[in-house]
Amino acid sequence: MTQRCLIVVPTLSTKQIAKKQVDRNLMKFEAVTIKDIAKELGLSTSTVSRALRDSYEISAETKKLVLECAERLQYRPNPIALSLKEKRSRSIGVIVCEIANSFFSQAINGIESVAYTQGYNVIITQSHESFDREVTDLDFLASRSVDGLIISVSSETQDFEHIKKFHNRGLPIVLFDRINEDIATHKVTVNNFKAAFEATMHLINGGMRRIACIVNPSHLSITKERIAGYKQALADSGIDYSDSLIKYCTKGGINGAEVEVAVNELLDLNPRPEAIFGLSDKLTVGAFKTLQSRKIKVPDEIAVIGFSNSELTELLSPSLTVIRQPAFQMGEIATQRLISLIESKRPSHDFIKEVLDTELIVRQSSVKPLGRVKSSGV
Amino acid sequence: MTQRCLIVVPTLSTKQIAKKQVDRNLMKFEAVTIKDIAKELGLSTSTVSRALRDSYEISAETKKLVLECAERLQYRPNPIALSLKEKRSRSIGVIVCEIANSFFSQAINGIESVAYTQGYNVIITQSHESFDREVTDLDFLASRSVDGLIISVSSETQDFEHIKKFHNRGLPIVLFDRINEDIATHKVTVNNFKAAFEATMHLINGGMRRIACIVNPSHLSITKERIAGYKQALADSGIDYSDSLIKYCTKGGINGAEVEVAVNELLDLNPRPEAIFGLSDKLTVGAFKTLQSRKIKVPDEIAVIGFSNSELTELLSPSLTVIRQPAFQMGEIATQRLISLIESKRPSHDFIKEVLDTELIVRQSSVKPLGRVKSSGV
DNA sequence: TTGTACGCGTTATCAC
DNA sequence: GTGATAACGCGTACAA
Repeated sequence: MTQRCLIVVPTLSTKQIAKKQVDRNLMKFEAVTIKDIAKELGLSTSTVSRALRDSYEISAETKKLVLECAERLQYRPNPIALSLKEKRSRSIGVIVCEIANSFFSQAINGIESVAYTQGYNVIITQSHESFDREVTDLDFLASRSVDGLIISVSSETQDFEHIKKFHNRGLPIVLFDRINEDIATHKVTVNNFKAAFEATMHLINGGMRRIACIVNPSHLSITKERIAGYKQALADSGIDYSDSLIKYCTKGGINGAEVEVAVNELLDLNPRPEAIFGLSDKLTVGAFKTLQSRKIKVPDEIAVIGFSNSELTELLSPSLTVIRQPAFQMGEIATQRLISLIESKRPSHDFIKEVLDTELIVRQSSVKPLGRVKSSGV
Repeated sequence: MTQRCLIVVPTLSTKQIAKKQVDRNLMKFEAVTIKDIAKELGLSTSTVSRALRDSYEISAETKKLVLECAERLQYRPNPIALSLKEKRSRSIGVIVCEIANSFFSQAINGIESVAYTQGYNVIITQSHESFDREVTDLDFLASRSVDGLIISVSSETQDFEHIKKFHNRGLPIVLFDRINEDIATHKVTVNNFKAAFEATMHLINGGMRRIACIVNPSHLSITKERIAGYKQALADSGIDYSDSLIKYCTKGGINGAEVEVAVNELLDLNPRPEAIFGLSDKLTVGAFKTLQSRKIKVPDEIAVIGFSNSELTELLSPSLTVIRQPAFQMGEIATQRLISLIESKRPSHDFIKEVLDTELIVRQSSVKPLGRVKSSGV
């Protein structure tokens, strides 16, 4: 009986192989499995598996045979099967508003570089500044069994319950850039207060007092911190704060129209502001673009300063004064923290909020021809 | 005996639940499975499975019970298990050289928009213009059971065997931008010949004759086609072609240094070229950057034209004349083709090479102050 | 109408 | 030193 079975096996094997052949003709990609090797060599799958993992209990001879065969058949372990078994996918999910944004594409490069060296796969999704899309992305990534998540929320996100939900269930999450204090986890951000304070002081030192801001929605952490820095600089300089100088962009300037409206409203003010401060990459560039198209002279008629990580700002005319964030490094740190979270055996309870410094790069756009110029820091 | 077993089951169940509790405390993310629902309700997993899929054979009552329980327990199907079973992951892999490049980030947006609406996940990898990295990425994505691949090869890629290997094994692949004629599959590209021809003609019509090119390695499809267009324009205008005016950048200008060297070599030529034509996004911007830092007046001393999809080129000083590619649309088309390939029951044998038109946007950088200006089509 | 058994690819455990 | 078996989560053919 046992012998008969041994005869039956090759028959099945042939069938199997025939099936794969047909599938190949049907253009279906079928990977070589450990089973194929086992059949080819007349071994059991467990032996093959152990040989491949270089287990001590397998004879050198068998190992050699298996390895040779695996090489010949181009065997690649199926990570899907491994994920199912090990309950981990060695992949991390990323949610950002938009990758076509210098800050985020640089951050993703940082994320990827660390993930890559640690053997993790990166799955990137974009919220396009939509809360609903962010929720979908999150559900999608979590259900796809990513081992952890790196998130910078959308401009619409006020409520963090969707993130808390997964975090509470034990999914490792690191927040960066646009963060939330209520979620007990690692966070990576920059000193937004200081960055905005310095930028505003730079303008004030240049003789400007009516400084307008184009900003993201007020509920975002970065908006709050940056506005606070701006206000502090005004207060320290004895300048009254005015709500009318703050223009909010619901969608974070993801479509230029919103920024254009904001800039136009600012230009219609009487008296006009002497400077525009863009509180994020898209907003800065969008504001500059609008001014150029309206042929407003920068910095003569109105100065421009703002957050931006674009490589091209120094080549603009006038060259743009920017606050540059260490985006790549932020991505690196966030990923290191996330992986340590993923790989730690026990739940961690002390979380680090990493606050990095920004760099104020003073160029032409923020310096009035006749104004006193005095660089503040950096 | 059977009865005893029935008693044993709840015991195991309790154990199971206890285990999950512990795991949760250990911060390990454990998803709710169909099994949990089955246990909770005293049903079999298959009944639950069928109820969830709204099978006709399940009573309305049971369905309601199951659905309610699934909702309460926050059940989400495990796509890893599904992938293993269905041998498809509903995800597509993308390989590009760099996402922090306007052309590619726009293309990825196009890819993502189509994939998203069709229920596909997008996994993005970057080759960083390295052939080895591209091979690793490819292996990685293929082994991770992506259902298909969208690829623009690295600047180092001369040999396409690594791609052919998977393609021959039946993995659906669509090539875009930097393509290869030897692989029988769908391709999406632009009319590079025409684009380069028009750009060169534009310069020639502006009175320039010594037109230098900064280009990617000569083995890339886009390089060949663009150089051919350039040469044709020269030939049509009775201008001799000279090798000395063509500067190759092995790494596609991914690091600025390479482009800087190339530009400096061109500037050292005697006589100097009257114009520089950047044959890809990074090269164009890199060349412009180098000229600015060397304080060479553009276009007076040397004109600049080139491929670029950056949003900021119109704001540069001088504003940059560019050839703009329909990147988003290219991504969309590539993805549609790929998904149709993935979902077609039978192997397709007629492949489409989609060739889209580019747009020449004439701005200041390519127009000599005293030159005759004549726009050559859009 | 519901339950049982199997298979997807892999590895750990136990048996020989 | 090697093989058989169970398990991961799910869907489904088959059995009841």
